[in-house]
Amino acid sequence: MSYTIGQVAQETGLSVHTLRFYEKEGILPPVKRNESSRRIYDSADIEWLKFACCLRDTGMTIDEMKKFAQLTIQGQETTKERITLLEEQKERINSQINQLLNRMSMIDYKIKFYSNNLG
Amino acid sequence: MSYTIGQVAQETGLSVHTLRFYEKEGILPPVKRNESSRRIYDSADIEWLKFACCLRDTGMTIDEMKKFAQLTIQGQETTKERITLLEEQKERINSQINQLLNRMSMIDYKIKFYSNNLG
DNA sequence: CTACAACCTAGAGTGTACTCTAGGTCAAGG
DNA sequence: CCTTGACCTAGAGTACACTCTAGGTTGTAG
Repeated sequence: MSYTIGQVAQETGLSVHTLRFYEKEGILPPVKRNESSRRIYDSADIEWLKFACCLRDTGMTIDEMKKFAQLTIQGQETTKERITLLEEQKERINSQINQLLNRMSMIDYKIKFYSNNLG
Repeated sequence: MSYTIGQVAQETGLSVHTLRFYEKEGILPPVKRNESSRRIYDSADIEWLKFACCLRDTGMTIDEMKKFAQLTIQGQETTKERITLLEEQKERINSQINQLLNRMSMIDYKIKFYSNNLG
């Protein structure tokens, strides 16, 4: 199956603008075009975009996503390097979760303090 | 005890610029000054700043922090409202953690896929 | 055939949260 | 005295990640 940019926007939750922006930035391997230069996305593109969102949402910058995309384009010889990057990303996620849990207990403490003040 | 802006920067990890910025924005109740207009922070200011960082790091915007600060300045009559805001913030943290866990398993899945490709 | 929506490009503009600059004051050490 | 470093203000500049605009093309429905 193939999709227009509008359909991909629907499917991924990214705006049409952002899809073009991501392609220009090299976050997405160049998308195929039809005779009149319109983008034609396939399922692999959509999967890749969803995964890119996953990286972005866990704190990866556009530059890092770009690097990851370039490695993907280079093929199997970079698989190990990509695994390493993903392991690093997992570590970042773990830190984020731990930080959030710490912050959560600070907020709990504050709520308790306020509640005492109240009673 | 009282502290200069430089000491507070050290203690909170915020830059001197950011401390002045936060005050200008109303995130911090106005700080006392000495005869020559220099800021003098006390322990309560530092505690408040640390808590503000906690809110910021869990996704609260400057505008929301400002609102929270304004309520604090208004005194005990706003305690309930502040508790509500903090409960909402806890909910946000919970969503963030859940999202991170989901993203984590997507990344695990990708790593597994890459590893199969490798062997 | 024409209106309309969806698409195209290059490049400008926006929002958020800082971060820095210029030009000046102040207090302590040599 | 004079230099040095920490401080002051107002306001300009930056980084990031979009987001939008202007001006134009394409293709389908009425």
